[in-house]
Amino acid sequence: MKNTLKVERAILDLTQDELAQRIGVSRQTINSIETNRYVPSTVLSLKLSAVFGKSVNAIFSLEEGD
Amino acid sequence: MKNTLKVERAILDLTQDELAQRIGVSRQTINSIETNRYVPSTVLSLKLSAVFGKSVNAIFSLEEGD
DNA sequence: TTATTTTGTAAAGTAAACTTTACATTCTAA
DNA sequence: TTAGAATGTAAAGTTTACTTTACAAAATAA
Repeated sequence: MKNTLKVERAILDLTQDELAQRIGVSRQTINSIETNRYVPSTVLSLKLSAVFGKSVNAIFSLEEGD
Repeated sequence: MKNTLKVERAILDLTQDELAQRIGVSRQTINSIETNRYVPSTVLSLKLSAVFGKSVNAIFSLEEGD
């Protein structure tokens, strides 16, 4: 699964740490999602969706092998 | 987090088992999501989104306490 | 360049997703 | 009413999300 977190974060000019705080997770969690080290829960992706004002489907998308 | 799985499943006339097979998870996984016993991964919710032809945000939504 | 901020990643621990097996209950069809 | 299908749930095991702590590398600002 790929994601556009880095771009969305740039649009809002947020650091990984600032985004993490807004959502209530650790900075490493954001970093790990951004670098595809793990897949977030749906609750987490809905929170990211809310922060960025975009749908989960606009932020995350399936890839070969998912 | 709440979800509309039961309704979407009814629209497509799918059993929990049939839905599970389409997505590649166990029947218990679908049942557990439907009965709010756990939160699916974003990969799983994207697959449900694809099967139902609706956005993740249309199927899942945050509640108080999420 | 030097200091500071941001990012990447690792390790160890906890919590939760997801599996298989299994069984009881509920629903539906004959 | 009886049989079979669908659903709910539980237990035990595996995998993975997510935490905290910690440190190095990269980017940015002075």
